[in-house]
Amino acid sequence: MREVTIYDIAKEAKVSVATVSRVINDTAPVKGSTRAKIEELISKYNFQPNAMARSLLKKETGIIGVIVPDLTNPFFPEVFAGAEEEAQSSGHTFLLSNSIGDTRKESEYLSIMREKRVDGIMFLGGRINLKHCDEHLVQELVQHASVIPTVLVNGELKNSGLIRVATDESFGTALAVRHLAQLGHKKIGFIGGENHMTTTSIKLRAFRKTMKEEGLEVCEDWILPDSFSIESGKRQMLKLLSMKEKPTAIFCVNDYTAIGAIKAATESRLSVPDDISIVGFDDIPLSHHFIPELTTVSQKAHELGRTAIKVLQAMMNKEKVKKLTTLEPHLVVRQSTSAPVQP
Amino acid sequence: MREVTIYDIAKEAKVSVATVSRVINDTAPVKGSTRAKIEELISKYNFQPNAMARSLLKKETGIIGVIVPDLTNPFFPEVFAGAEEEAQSSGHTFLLSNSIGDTRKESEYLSIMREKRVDGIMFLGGRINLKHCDEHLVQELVQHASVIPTVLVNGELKNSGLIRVATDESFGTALAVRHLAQLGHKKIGFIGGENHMTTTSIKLRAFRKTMKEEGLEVCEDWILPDSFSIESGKRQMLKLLSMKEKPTAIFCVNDYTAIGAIKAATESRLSVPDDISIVGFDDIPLSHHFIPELTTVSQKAHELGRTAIKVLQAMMNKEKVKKLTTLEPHLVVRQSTSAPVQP
DNA sequence: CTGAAAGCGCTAACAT
DNA sequence: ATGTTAGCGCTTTCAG
Repeated sequence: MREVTIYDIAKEAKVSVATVSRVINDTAPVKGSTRAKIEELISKYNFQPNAMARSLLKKETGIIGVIVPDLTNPFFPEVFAGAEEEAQSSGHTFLLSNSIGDTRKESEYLSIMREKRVDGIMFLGGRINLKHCDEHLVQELVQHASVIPTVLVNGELKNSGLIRVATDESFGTALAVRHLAQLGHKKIGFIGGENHMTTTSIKLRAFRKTMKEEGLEVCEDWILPDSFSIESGKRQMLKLLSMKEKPTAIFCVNDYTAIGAIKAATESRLSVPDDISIVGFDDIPLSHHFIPELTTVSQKAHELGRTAIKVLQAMMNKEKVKKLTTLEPHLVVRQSTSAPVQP
Repeated sequence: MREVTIYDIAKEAKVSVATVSRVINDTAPVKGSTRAKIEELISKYNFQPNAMARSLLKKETGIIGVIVPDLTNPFFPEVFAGAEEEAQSSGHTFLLSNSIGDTRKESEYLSIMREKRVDGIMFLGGRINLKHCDEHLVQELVQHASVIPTVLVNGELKNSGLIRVATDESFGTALAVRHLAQLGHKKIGFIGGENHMTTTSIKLRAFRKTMKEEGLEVCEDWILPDSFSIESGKRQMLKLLSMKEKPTAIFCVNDYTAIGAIKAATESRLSVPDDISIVGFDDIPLSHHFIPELTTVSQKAHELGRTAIKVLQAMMNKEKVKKLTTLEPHLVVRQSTSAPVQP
């Protein structure tokens, strides 16, 4: 059956649609008695104004589009939750899509969001984490962003001028490596991360830099990028353990690879941290429930989400915003790191 | 700047808007040359038709509303991913909201989705898991569902007649308990779950029933509901371990409580499964990465999501669907269960 | 094959 | 305080 419209209720209340609109939006004074009658009818028919019609006119949908690479990675739901919390203030709701890091899907979702006239876009993962991003992918996003306020979270599009909110990953990496060095570790490895992604290169660069600052030598055999999964952490740790000269501590690009590394070590009858120290990155909820609890760099995912939405709200209000808002991560020391056995 | 409309491009192409509409939707033959010109203009201006305007007319938005209690619980992203996969076939996108199990938020989101005229609603958690759900909450959902195709996932609204898709939790529980019994366990405990939720009572009932079938006695002291968090699993396990008579195996209502229980046991210097066997429920991705890997009942979250959307699509096409579609879980035996030490 | 015109449901001047 | 009316951007008869 047809949904009831503002006309239906105007007719039954014997007033014009304008009056009904007025009581719905409380946009002008209406006589008590008419207002009462209208309100009664509204609840009688359970009338809900059609947001499409309204949006068509107002050019606002109350929807923010979110593109994430993989909601199954606990970091993203956390960011999303933060975003949702912050968006309450402006009454925005979310159109969410998993891109699985596939740039074609990203393009598709971008296009859908554009058609649906979302008020803003929060973009995570995929092309904005690529070390070498195809020019037309950059242009596509720039083009959309010129029409729809867009914020990039934890990523970048080389000289695109797009607004970003990001964790300072260099700083976080330095924190972790310094922690290991201060515990007395001299032989430190690096596990995980795909080579063509910026997160990996940023962390690797910071790793080398901090090692140098701490007066430590980097052993190239122990630099083992792969991917971001638990499996890859496991795989690389196994490789490391099969070498004759092994590190006493390992920096992993994220908590998943760290957990994989711990699994591999444990299954090889080594104890973490007694035999080898491991530090992760992200601080996903699980990291402090794992056995042993993971020492890691907290990304403040929740705050990242909140901040991104704050920036987006400012943009939607046409306020001026900084090109880059940085969030400083901090180190969370738990059980997976300790001083090395042999000095 | 104003978005370009179908009028703009009609004007420049020197044709009517109708013709432009025709080439966009390929809804009637258009002469090759005019079509070419129009298409050129479309890409020149990067024109994207306004979905609002279109929806207003077609009474379809291409959006499915999803209400989940907590995306931070890895079970839900998995369901969502399945849903997303299935929705590709019908080209639907998702408006997603976390209700945090708060019925007021649910109502709010329901209302927003109704205003936005989503094509369908997938509802998880919250009120549909309550043992005693307030009548007006039931009515509210029934009311919405009478206008918008709605499917309840893993929940129920007592004699509301609403369409549901659900895991057979009784069956799953039986699977787990039987597994424990077959390993030789006679003293089995039950941890987790909030008392006022149906998941808990369904599982508890199945637990008792299966115990009886296996000829085992239920010790009431070992029935320890609480909540669904890792913390609560830990808490109840600690309580259990402080008793003078302890069970040799434990059924946990979900993987999180199982992980909490393992943590508590491990920290109390007990070994899982050597000293105590633990079985979970859900099979979240993490359960097979935990140490020890968790024996659990797989909910097939991904398939649950896919199935729910399939059902929803059928409803949106006004096909007849079954009131209840059941998914059979299966047992995944991993490392956290083994035969008890003392016979 | 193409154009004119009537809405879809609502808001916002502009009148009264 | 309330009614009239002109759109918002698009699709879809109905006529050519």
